[in-house]
Amino acid sequence: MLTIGYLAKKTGTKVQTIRYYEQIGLMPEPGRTDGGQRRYGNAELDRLSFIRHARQLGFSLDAIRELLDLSDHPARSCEEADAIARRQLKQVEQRMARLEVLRLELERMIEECSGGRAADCRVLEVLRDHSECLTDHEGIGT
Amino acid sequence: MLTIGYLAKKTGTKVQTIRYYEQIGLMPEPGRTDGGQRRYGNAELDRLSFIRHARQLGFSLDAIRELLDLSDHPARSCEEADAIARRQLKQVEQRMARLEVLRLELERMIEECSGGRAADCRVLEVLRDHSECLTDHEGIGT
DNA sequence: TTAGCTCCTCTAGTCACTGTAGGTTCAAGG
DNA sequence: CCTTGAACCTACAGTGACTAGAGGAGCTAA
Repeated sequence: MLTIGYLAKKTGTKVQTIRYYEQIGLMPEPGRTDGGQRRYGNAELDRLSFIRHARQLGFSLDAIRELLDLSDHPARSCEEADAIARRQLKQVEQRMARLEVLRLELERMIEECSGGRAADCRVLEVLRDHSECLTDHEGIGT
Repeated sequence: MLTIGYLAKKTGTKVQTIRYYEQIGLMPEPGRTDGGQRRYGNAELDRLSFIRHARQLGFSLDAIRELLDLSDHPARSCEEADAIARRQLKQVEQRMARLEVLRLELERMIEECSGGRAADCRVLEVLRDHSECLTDHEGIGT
């Protein structure tokens, strides 16, 4: 019989977060001691590991709910899980591409910083100057 | 005299978001028409562009507050702005490194998906199997 | 004048937690 | 058996950065 604190330590989760997962129905309501403290089994530890691992991979709690549902009904097709993972991969790639643009612009900003007064600071200038902006909102909604 | 909707369109911001920025003191309280509608000048448009650009670069509203403060007092050193930008760059690089790890794992998951029943699905298996987990919580807190 | 678009305030909701207050239970040592 | 103190409990509020909706008022052009 495992305590909530043990699960927390094993999975790198905060105790409150586990209770939160229970509250939103992602974790089952566990058994309790006479005093009312939660006691878990290994199945719950595995489930929490699954959730945390998926969270680290950037899956939303909703996506995780889907995945857990799939793994609770193993007769269903793998395609759904695959589709969820592919969606996730796409999102990760988009985020990375976006971050790369940001990284380059930040590097440029820092490189050009003259070290003088804020009035001449390239960092502020770049942020102020709309013409150097990578995105263009002029055409939106027209 | 510019309406809030015009600012919104020009900067790719939602109208509510501009009012939110005003509420938290990031945008100034603008003048109003007799009927109580907000009317802005070009200075406010510039300020909002600055905010949005910085947001796109991943700066937090707090960091932007600092940057705006710097640019409002141009006699102060550029070093502070530089430091903020450097902090930001570091964070972006960390996020990218993390995403790269996730991307590889997601690719592996998808590649190994057999297309069969969920019971045999590698996607679910990888998420379930703690031994393949990249992070290790065993040693935490000991 | 009237249509209809934009604007107003206020409140509540989103996501995924995190923190705090104030109290209770449990396990180990004496 | 008693005490200590860590770990547990509930309940609620707060975070960041918006976003959505209700219900109404203002503005502009035909």
